[in-house]
Amino acid sequence: MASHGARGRSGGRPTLEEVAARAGVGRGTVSRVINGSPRVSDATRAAVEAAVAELGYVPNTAARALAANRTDAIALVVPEPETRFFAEPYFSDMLRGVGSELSETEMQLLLIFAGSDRERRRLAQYLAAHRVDGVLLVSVHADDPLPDLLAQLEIPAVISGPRSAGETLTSVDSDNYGGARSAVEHLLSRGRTRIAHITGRLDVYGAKRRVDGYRDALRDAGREVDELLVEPGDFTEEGGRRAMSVLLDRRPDLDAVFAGSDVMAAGARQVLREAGRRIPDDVALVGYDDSAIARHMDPPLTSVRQPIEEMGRAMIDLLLTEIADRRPPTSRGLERQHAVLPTQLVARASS
Amino acid sequence: MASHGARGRSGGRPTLEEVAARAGVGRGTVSRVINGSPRVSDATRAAVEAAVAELGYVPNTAARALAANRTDAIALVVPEPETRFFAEPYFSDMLRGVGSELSETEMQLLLIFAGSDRERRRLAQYLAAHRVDGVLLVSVHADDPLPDLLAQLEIPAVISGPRSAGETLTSVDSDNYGGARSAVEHLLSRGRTRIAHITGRLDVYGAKRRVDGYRDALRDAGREVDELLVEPGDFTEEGGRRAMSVLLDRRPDLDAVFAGSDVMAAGARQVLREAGRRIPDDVALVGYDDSAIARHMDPPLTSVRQPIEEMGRAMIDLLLTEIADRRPPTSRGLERQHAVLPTQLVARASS
DNA sequence: ATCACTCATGGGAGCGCTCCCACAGTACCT
DNA sequence: AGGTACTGTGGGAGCGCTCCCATGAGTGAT
Repeated sequence: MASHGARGRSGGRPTLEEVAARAGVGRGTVSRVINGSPRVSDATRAAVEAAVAELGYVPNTAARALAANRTDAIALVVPEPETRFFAEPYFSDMLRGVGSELSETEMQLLLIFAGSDRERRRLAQYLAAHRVDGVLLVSVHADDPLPDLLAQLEIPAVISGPRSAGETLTSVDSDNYGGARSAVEHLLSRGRTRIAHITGRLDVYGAKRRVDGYRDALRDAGREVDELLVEPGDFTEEGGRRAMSVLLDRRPDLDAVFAGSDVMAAGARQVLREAGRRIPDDVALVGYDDSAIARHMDPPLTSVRQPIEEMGRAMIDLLLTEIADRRPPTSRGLERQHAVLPTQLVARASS
Repeated sequence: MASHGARGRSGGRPTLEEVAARAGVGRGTVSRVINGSPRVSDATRAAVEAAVAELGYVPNTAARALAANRTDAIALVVPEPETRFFAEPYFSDMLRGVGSELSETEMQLLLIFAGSDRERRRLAQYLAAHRVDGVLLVSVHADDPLPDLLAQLEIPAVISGPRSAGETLTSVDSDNYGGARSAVEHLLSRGRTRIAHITGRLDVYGAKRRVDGYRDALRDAGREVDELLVEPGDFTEEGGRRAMSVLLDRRPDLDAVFAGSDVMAAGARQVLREAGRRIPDDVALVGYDDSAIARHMDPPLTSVRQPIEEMGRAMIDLLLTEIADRRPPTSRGLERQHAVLPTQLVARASS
């Protein structure tokens, strides 16, 4: 690929020292050139760069890591079994955003699954050994000890989807509140008046925010919130079915359903069909996530899209800043950042 | 998680030296204990282990890598864009096998995509820097320069699906020849006599082997191979459709089709339907890969399953051996290994 | 010409390990 | 008793970098 020149003349790979000798300069100067320091004259820089090219010099990462006490690597930690990782487009979108943003840098991305207890112990060791400069945490459950471990080890970290309003780690999230509002406002604008909500698992902060958005949108439109129209689900299809049955029982006259996820909307749709309700004629349906399910549903499902790829990019940005500062902001008396990215309603035939 | 004891007493993480002092032994002895050398007395080992636990000592990977000239990491290189990686179950199965086998060891797995030119250049740098002890190469095209780069850099590597009969890298493959044979023998045993074959891309070695298996199975059953019944496809659905049309044109009396992949079988099925042939009554259909498509096809497709997860495990085994030997076998006058794992015919309603 | 400062540069020290040689101690043979 | 062979152990050397201090050359003000 590159021209290698005198590679391996003296056995192994060329070292900084050899490059220095070849360029007729000192070790420090070569190091400065390699690391892009401005304190090098143009002539010297050119000479060093020539020597680097001739020898096919590539820095030894281990030596650099040892001397500089950094690894130039960050981990994307997925506290889920691998199967979910592959099953849900969320992760591949996230990975794409992270990867694209990271390709601008010299940083290496490690993908680490921590679904099983065993994998978690491994991860703990890994972090204790400081084998990465920072950590990206996606899909974290409310009671997960990982964020606290990270904080304790003072490892820079960014979490996607804060665990609560008082999240201690730097976080990136989409606007769950605003997304839910836009869904409800959309239904109101379509003339629906009895709008039900199937919530996500309420121990997930984002799901709670969606409920808040649902409530406030109704209130701001001058409607009272009918608690009989709110039923908790658990993000699964079965949960969506169950909740829909309950809702139909309690309020047979409902004319719209806002589900906290597309998967739950799919479950709700089945129950509505079985009950003889037409979508959207009798009951309008709106989901959340704008996943593949939404596009392929019959009828296609109106849904709220989260900018997942962009969230990945934002996470990297925040993390790199934190790493550059060499430590978490809180240990320097600074505020943690909490980025919130806008969502977008994608209207389709179901509403 | 673990008990940390005196972590950070003197600022940073404890070093080997500190553990040695605490245990009242020399640096070398601690190193031996850490690395599981047998040349340590039981009493000394116990003392060192106690000191390690008390101090919460975790070895510094960078220092170890520098001193020992190894990284304890291997890369799984996917020469495809990420999208394909997530789309095809092949990769997740492979990753599962690799991961499970690797979790027995201290090795770290890196997932590296090399779909774009840019990513490839990065990878070349990465390999030149010897940042991994070995490489797993999956899904390599015939003209890919990567295997040669690996050989030239003398980096231990194992490839899944050899590029040819004379593959220079250690390889793991499934028994394409035997798999094809079993498919054809199955059709023969069902009384089919005019069995067509839609091949895969013939610049893919595995596809060629399947053609060989098809031919030999017919010959060994005492039939002559009718070349008009063999038509090349390209692994795509469209290619399957095209090949099927050609075959139906040439041999309207065919009574079975063995497709070189499930996706091509799906294409063939469409054309057969349009031509008014019933499956399996008029024409029996067999695919290859036993992918999700096969199970969900109407009728469910008989297909040849490859033990992908097991292949992943086998790749790791071979790679670890090669790494332990510190260099590729060929540079030591030894033969490359080529493991071939058995396939299995999964009979369903289509045949 | 002198001083004060800046800038490019060389190279020592040190990061935390592994490798290996030297050495003492013990055991078993002549 | 002397030799030989091991076994467990300590610690020097060195892996290839970065960091930082010292140095000398260059610049401009006095």
